[in-house]
Amino acid sequence: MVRRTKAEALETREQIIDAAERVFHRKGVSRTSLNDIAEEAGVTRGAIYWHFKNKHDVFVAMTERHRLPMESLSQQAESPDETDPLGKLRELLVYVLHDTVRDPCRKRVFEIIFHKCEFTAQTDPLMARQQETYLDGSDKIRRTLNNAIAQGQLPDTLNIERAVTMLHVQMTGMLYTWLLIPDAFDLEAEAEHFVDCYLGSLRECPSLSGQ
Amino acid sequence: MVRRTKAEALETREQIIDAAERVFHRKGVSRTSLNDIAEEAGVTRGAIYWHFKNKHDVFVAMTERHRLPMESLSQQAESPDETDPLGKLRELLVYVLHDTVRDPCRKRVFEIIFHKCEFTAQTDPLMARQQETYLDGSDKIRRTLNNAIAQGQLPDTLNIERAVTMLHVQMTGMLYTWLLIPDAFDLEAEAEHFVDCYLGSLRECPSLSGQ
DNA sequence: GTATACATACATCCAGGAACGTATGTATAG
DNA sequence: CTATACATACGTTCCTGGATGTATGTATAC
Repeated sequence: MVRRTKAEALETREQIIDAAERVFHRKGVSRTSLNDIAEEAGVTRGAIYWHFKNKHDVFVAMTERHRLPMESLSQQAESPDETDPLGKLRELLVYVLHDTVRDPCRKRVFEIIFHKCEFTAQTDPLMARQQETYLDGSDKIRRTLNNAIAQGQLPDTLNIERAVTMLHVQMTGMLYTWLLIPDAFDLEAEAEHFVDCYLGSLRECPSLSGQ
Repeated sequence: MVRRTKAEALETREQIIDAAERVFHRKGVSRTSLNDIAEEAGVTRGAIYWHFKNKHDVFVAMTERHRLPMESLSQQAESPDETDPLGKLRELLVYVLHDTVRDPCRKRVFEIIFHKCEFTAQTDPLMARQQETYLDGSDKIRRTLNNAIAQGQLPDTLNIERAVTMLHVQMTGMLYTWLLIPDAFDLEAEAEHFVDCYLGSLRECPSLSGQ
């Protein structure tokens, strides 16, 4: 309605992002208009244009809101002081999978990114961040695996690059598949098994050694 | 200008699908208009509306064209007469990965499905076919794995459902990741290693046994 | 402490442009 | 001659971005 205080304005901003999250999830990003978001948020398009440049800007803000908590989370396992890096990694992976089942908000954002938005040359900045996120994640995993080798938890013949890729592939594939077809398998119940299977192959699989 | 015979009309139809494939890949499905497709195909929107109901119909036709060859391909491994079902499965998996790298057409379609289209409640029929494809694939894999057990290539303690899911997850994750970030890893070179790693875990991983 | 000056946080309005679907025209095949 | 295989033309519906309006917060001067 009328001019708010800074705190209230920030709340409005959050409400817009919340609304966007819901509408994106319902209609897909490209089929969502700023009008849809405005209606859902109980404001007008004017408000959205005040806080954001355009729809793409809203989308980026939405992803950003979920990126930071994820980042900080993974910092535990990669500390060189950690005596059980593999255990921490296991914990982290299982947590992310479980949390995706339990936290509807996280689930929604993952669903949007995996199945309800399009990456094209026009969304280049998005692609760039996605790649950035991938590389950052790879670094963290790499450090963690190196720590695990140093602690004698993994064989030093391990092909680290291949192991890093494998982890990305597994996690991505699991979330992608389960979010597309939730009935395909019980993610919450199976999460530990799948993670253990990955960790087991790190120790034993000859295809993950050498070269 | 005007196509006359039935054969020529069918050719026009194919050209429209070809064009759609290219434009979908370039701009993303939702950002492509029928006009874009028409221009790329060298026809007018009228021609598209003659052959297809709307854009969604074009999209479905495009996916359909690539679905059938895939289906027939996988029939070899699941025959109960096959003496080396695991070998055939390995061959098939490696082939699909390699072919995705080599055949730009297949690559394009995969890229569109993974990264350049949105699944929503409105695209319900699409979701339904996607699920159908998943279930069909699961059946085939299940049969193949059972054959492998019968042939003594895999332990009979194998948790087949988990193994089936795992295979989907691995393949999906690999294609998804590589198509999004081709520089992440060398799919062509690594394909065999990854497949062998999966097959190895089927034989040895305790997390894939029992229950 | 209150009047002034300006920034902030929106709402409202307007013009322009796609994109879609349909209706209609037309030339050729059969 | 009739159905097919398109091209063309038209009306309608959204959606976007920006311009404009307006009421309130906030800092400063006195």
